[in-house]
Amino acid sequence: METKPHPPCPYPDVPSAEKHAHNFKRVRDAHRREIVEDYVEMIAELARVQDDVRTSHLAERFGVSNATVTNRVQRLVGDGLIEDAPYQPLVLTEKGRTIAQESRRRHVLVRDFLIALGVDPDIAEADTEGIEHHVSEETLAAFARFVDRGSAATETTAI
Amino acid sequence: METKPHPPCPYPDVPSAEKHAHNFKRVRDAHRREIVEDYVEMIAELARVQDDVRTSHLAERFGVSNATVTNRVQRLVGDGLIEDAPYQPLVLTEKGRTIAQESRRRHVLVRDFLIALGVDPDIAEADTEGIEHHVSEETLAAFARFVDRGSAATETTAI
DNA sequence: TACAATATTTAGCTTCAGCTAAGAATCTGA
DNA sequence: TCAGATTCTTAGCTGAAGCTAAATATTGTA
Repeated sequence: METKPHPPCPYPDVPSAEKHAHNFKRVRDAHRREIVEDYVEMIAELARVQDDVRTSHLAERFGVSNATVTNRVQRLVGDGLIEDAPYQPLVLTEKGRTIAQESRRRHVLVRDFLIALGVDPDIAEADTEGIEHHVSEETLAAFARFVDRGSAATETTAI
Repeated sequence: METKPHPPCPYPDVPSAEKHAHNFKRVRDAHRREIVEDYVEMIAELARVQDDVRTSHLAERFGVSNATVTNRVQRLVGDGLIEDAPYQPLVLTEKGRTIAQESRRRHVLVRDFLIALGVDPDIAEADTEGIEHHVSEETLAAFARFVDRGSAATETTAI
């Protein structure tokens, strides 16, 4: 865990107030998008491996109550990401599928990057869940470069 | 880092419901800690470069209203992280300083890692704000290894 | 010293994500 | 087929994080 011989104090410059405020606003925005992305991503994910996706399945996967899922799902229906059909399996709209694919892309890339870096696959999967919503396209590109560089040598993949 | 050669589709296995639920709970826990860590980290950070740290300074830095900061600060006073003194500058308690140092350590490590990976320093700083609360110790250690490996060659540092 | 300007806090509102408990719909098997 | 079990939704609550507007403190200066 040693780093370069940096100056006596471990603190470089403080960002300007404007940059700080901008960065924190970005984080708050990401938090607002997070549930939406998690839900459509999970629906798409489960749809790959089972016939029906039900609110109860999401409740189990997210570790929350059925009522909570129903409420969130109703919002997503309102946003036009899930088709409206009470008591029926959850089906993504075209728009929902698009967001799910984009989220999935980020998820897989972040996870594969962490694994390529030497992180245990289970831990990589866990950390990815929190990280994926906060990684810019630029950083994602840097992750991709690193994974590509490594895969010249070894064939990676996991979880 | 080797695992089975998975099928053609870009999707490896789906985690078990238990793992999924556990991971999402971890993310929700991290979100709850996030404001606490951001506040004490910011107070410590500003205290390095200016005489007084005021609620108005935090409001400016976080891009929120003064009233919001006052409310959050009162909670942190209740948690024993900030000394109680209305209308006075904000001062961390011993406990608050400990959390601030730990948060700062993660922040600096994540940021330096992204920079070492080739991400633009401003973007690294922005992404770090969202990422830092979601990185496990294991992943942090992998980041540190990578930075150390690189710093044998180049002298990095930034923002 | 007292008044105006500035800084901080309080009051009261909104939205969001979670919960439990109870009611409504669906499914299943005797 | 219909009764019981299961699943899903509704109703109504809590707590967190944000807001604006109004009240209160502090500070600086005439």
